Amino acid sequence: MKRTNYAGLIDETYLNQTVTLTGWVQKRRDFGDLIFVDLRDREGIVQLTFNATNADALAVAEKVRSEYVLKITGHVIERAENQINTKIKSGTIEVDVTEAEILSTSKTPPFYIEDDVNANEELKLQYRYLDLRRPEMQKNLRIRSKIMSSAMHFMDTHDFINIETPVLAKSTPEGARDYLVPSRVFPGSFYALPQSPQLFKQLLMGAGFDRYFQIARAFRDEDLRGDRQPEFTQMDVETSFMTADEIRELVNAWVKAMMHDVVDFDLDTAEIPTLTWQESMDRFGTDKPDLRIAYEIKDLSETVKNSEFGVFANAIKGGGVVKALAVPGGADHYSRKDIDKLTKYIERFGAKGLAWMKVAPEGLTGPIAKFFDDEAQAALIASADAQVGDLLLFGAGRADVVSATLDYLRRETAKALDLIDQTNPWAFAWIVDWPLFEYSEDFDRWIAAHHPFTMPNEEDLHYLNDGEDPHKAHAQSYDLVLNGYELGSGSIRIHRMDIQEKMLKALGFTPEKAHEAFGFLLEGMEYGFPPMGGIALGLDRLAMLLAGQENIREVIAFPKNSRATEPMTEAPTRVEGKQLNELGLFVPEAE
RNA sequence: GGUCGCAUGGUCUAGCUGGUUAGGACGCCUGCCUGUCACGCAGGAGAUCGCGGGUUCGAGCCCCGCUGUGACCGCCA
Repeated sequence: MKRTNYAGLIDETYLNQTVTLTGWVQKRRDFGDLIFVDLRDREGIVQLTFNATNADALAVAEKVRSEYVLKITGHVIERAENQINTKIKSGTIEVDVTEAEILSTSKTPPFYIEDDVNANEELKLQYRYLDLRRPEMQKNLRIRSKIMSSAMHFMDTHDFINIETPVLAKSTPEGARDYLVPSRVFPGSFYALPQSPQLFKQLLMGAGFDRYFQIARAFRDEDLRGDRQPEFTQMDVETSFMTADEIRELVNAWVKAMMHDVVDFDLDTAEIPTLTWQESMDRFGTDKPDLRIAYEIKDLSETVKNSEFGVFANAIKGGGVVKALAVPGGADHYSRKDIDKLTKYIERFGAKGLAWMKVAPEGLTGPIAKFFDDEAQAALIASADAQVGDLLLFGAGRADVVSATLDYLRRETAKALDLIDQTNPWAFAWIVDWPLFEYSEDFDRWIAAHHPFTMPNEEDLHYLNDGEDPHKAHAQSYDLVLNGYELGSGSIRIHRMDIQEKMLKALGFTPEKAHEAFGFLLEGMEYGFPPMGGIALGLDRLAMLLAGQENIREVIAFPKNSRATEPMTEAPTRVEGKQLNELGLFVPEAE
């Protein structure tokens, strides 16, 4: 069975030709002895006409329904003058069918196969193969494919070697929870699915490959978000003998090529700002700022430290900060009720409340304005860089809680007031000079901010020496951010055994424990590892952004829902006792 | 581990203070329709109101529990 063409590609150039087409019935319009059928394939839609001249074909057309699969043969004819439809691509022609055959019948689909379908997300995931028929889903996955092609081409033409690393790997501490795979031949032992090919790429540099990449799958057992899946795809890159700046230039070059290849956008990478981690946290409250939003967080701690408003004064006395966000035009947009909703929402960041005021021509209004005399009000307005008409939102307390709260409020208010700059659709940024460590309250100890193999800044190396405070060190690390999402994270890695041992010690590893977990890497470093660095770029998230989607599931063929279950296959499921026995595993009966 | 929201024919929904044969749109079925491309006209079928318990003379609506689900915090090499 052959088709001569894709249905959606039939246009004027095929006039007076006989074509054979296959595809799905999008729509059927029955006029008695005249029937129209819109035939759809991955390239688009063409209109078929059936009439009494071909009685057998017409009889087939009488039977078809939505999503039936058809094969037809017919002549491409011109539409009559008054029949031309300029709204569709093939509006000047139609196919007059002479032969028709139903290849598959179909039940009525649970939702209509079209764009902007208003069906429940779970239903769409359950019938994902139908959801994927929708033109926008086809477009999304084609964008994803283009990104990967662009990456492959760029890397190939820049002397990178595509090397696969193991998927059945060793579990190592730090990082997210592993997905474990039990070994059948070594009962009681487990592989871990890799969270990243981190150690392997360092070993490949040790092997002398100099330029490695792969489009790798990674697996992390963590609760999902709108931009996160338990299995995901990243472009994993490692280089030898390159500085952090050189690696970032390389990534800029790929980003420029990719934006051209995929969305036909001429990106000027010289315009991509570089922010230090500290600057990003100070100005935006986050290490992944959305730079399409103009207004920023202002530190008012100095301005209000002697304030009569106890919440502010006490916050500072307790070692915290007071910061504010001036939302342009927010005074009119937000009612007391709206602000109460925001107040309720930010509880989840640890905020105890939301102090706010509006900027009126005569001064500040709102529940806490009475604590500030005219002079104090003027100082507030100046410090917050506020204008008449703005809504002032304050954070007071621990710096991390204030940052998280105001970051959220900045994004949320920008979205609500349509203050995201649409003329700057692709707001890239580099975030550099990260702290080497961050404190984990869960573990009650310092952990690596990126990963345990990150090289400190040259001038901070001394902090790893005995008697110094390692937690003051900053790292040769860099994140690439786009529109408020982290696209990628990279760093210069430690290539020397002595520095690595100090780093692990600072993380609380004993030499024994360090060798147990990372012995193969540490031993490798004793055999002349080169200076090295790289980055891993999340391609799912990139595809989500370039496709204009707000959830990462829209660019993955068969994603998991927010509880990491897959409604179509219902994975994960129980397995048979025999399978468990072979692995030396026992699972008690539930309840 | 935690917070907030949601659950009504196949799909999307209406159903404000408890009292309706649970309404509408789309879809589906039947008949008619030679120019539609969101076709049209006439007629028809279709809902355990997620599940269990409670309050009440009476529950889609109120209360409790469970289940499913969305977003998020914690978590994220």
